[in-house]
Amino acid sequence: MNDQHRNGQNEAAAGGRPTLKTIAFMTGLGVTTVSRALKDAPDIGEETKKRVQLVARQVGYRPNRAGVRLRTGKTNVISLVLNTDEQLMGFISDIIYGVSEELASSSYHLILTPYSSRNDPMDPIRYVVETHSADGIIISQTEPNDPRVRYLTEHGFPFATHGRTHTGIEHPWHDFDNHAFAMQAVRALVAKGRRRLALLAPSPKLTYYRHMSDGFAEGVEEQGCAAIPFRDAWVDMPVEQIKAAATALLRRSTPPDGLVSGSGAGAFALVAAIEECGLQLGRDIDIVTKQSTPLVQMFRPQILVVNEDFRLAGRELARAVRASIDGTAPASLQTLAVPGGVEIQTA
Amino acid sequence: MNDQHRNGQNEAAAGGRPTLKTIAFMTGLGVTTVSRALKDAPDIGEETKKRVQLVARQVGYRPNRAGVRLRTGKTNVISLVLNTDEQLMGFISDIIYGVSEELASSSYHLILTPYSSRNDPMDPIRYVVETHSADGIIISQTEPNDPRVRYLTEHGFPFATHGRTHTGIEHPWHDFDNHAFAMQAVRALVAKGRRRLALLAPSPKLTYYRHMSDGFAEGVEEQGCAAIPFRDAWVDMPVEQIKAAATALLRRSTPPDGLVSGSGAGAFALVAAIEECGLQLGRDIDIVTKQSTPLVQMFRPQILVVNEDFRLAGRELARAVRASIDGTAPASLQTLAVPGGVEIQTA
DNA sequence: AATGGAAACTGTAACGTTACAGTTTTTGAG
DNA sequence: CTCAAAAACTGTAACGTTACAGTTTCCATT
Repeated sequence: MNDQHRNGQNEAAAGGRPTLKTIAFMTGLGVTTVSRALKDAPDIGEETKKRVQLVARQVGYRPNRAGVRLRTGKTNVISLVLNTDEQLMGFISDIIYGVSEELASSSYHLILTPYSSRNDPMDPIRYVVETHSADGIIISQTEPNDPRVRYLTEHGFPFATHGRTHTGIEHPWHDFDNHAFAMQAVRALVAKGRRRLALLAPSPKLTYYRHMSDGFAEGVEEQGCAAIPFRDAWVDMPVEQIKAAATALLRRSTPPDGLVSGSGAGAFALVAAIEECGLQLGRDIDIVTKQSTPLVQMFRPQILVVNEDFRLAGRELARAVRASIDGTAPASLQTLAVPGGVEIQTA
Repeated sequence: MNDQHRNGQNEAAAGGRPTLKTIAFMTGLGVTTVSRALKDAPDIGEETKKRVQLVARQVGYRPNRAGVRLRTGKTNVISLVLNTDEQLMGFISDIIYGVSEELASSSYHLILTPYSSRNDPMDPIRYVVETHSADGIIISQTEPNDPRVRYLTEHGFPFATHGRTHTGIEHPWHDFDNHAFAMQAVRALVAKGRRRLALLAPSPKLTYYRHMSDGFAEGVEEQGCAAIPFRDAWVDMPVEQIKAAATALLRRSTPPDGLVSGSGAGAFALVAAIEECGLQLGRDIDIVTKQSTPLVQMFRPQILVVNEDFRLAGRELARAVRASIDGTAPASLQTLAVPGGVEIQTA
């Protein structure tokens, strides 16, 4: 048995990846001491710490994640839960990049947990919690009364949502101020002389539908202009359908002369519809749209844009879950991105 | 000691997540037997297997990943290595979704390993291999003489690349036939009466630059038309820069009358440049572009498109790494997506 | 009745880590 | 010089799994 022990030490020192045992053998210390020295524990001598840390760096020691995870239960993983049905949700990659950026300097890995609308959105959440396959979860497509938020809160599982809820639960979130966006949009259109405005809103089941609709209504009220209902299209529909609905809207007896688009992709559909109806952007009608990449704007300089930074959203969400895992109170992990105002291209 | 053992069993049976010990306690069998019964080992009785599997299902047993990983070294993770500097690389999300789709029915989790061009692209690869944080790697942005492919092959680490290499190494890959795409594009433009063609190609450092350029050259040769060099812009530049370069190209004394775009985003820049120059798409000039979402086409129906399915790419890549992990020979894990031909919108 | 062997099952140890409960050494107060 | 206590360090066990080397049971053969 003693023999096996020594054998083990030799093996560790010789081949493969260094472990605590390797460093213990090299420094002549016990495995426990090495472990504690590397975490800067108070009951280890200063010189010993220095020595251990030096050797660890020299041999390129990296803690074995499986070992840590098995012993402590900490996975060092954050799960981003995504609906993979979405078409052309190009901004998702920006959120992912933002999250990655923020996690790069930490010990966390980013894992993607996909789900399809064909299944219960709760499935991936339950899976992560039940198998404890991550230390925290990031949720997108947040709904006003999101059951995932309830479930995670009840289970005391750290998470952050992209978008707020109306659950009355204090939880970590990051959101873009869509209320302010819509108001800014209405004001900009009115400043351009537009009086009959329509909004291409998000899907009514998502929280930010309310925010944007309310902001729009409030803007219209404030500016004393008319709101033309545009209820048969949402930003997350296929663009062809949006275009068709917008074309129908523009051919009504009292068409809008100002449009607000809740997404960059939606703006393409609106522009296409406008031009198909023989109207000219900037002369007959104006659009204010959110954009995350400068595609639309480069294409039709007349379009008015408000930038939404999804990388920032990703970073903020990652920061929030991380802090939540570390025990920070939810109330202080809520951030709202304020739109920078309507941009007019001066080309 | 015996006491502690029994205590352990009780705890397992009572609270928390079920383990092999829980099932062993419930069935009255040994932990080893349960483990082997669940993997359908030949030396376990049929009735016992049934019984164990029934109980396992009843209690919702899921093997603890950390335990398996620590014992066997198998991580059940596949790493997708991504360059996070890319702007508007919207198709990345489709690749991710494709990979997710394919992995959903397996035991694999998808982990994202990001890197920035500011660092060595080898860093994330070395990290994954050295810490064995995944069982396989998926690489994008493949280069002709990609050092990552060499490194992974030398280390016998399973991987698959999006795009081929010219390393002479037989490795798993999935690629879109950009040679065929470019030839189809040239033929379609010539069929429209265009004779002076220019290509907006990928970055010269990527493998598919050669494929597309060669296909374009071959098409031009075959059709006996002229190739106008367009060497100061690549598809992965910011769209504004592409637009500027394209505008300059169109204002030369001998401008092209047919354009081929290697990416959907590039097509927007080309259309913008064309219209800024007062030209009309379909009358003065034509474009053939790759597209992955129907944005451009809906917008300018005159544009000619060839569809590239990135979800398919993701699925194929996931299948390839998976098979590679299972020991399948690389030569049989190479798939080429053939472009479906140039589509003309008949609206 | 003895024996060989197949079938079915099990205990032990180990993967790498850390919590816990020590043990040894040093220091300082009396 | 004694002794208490602080400082520095260590061994053991356990997290959940599986490879390996048994052990027991039972049946067919001689």
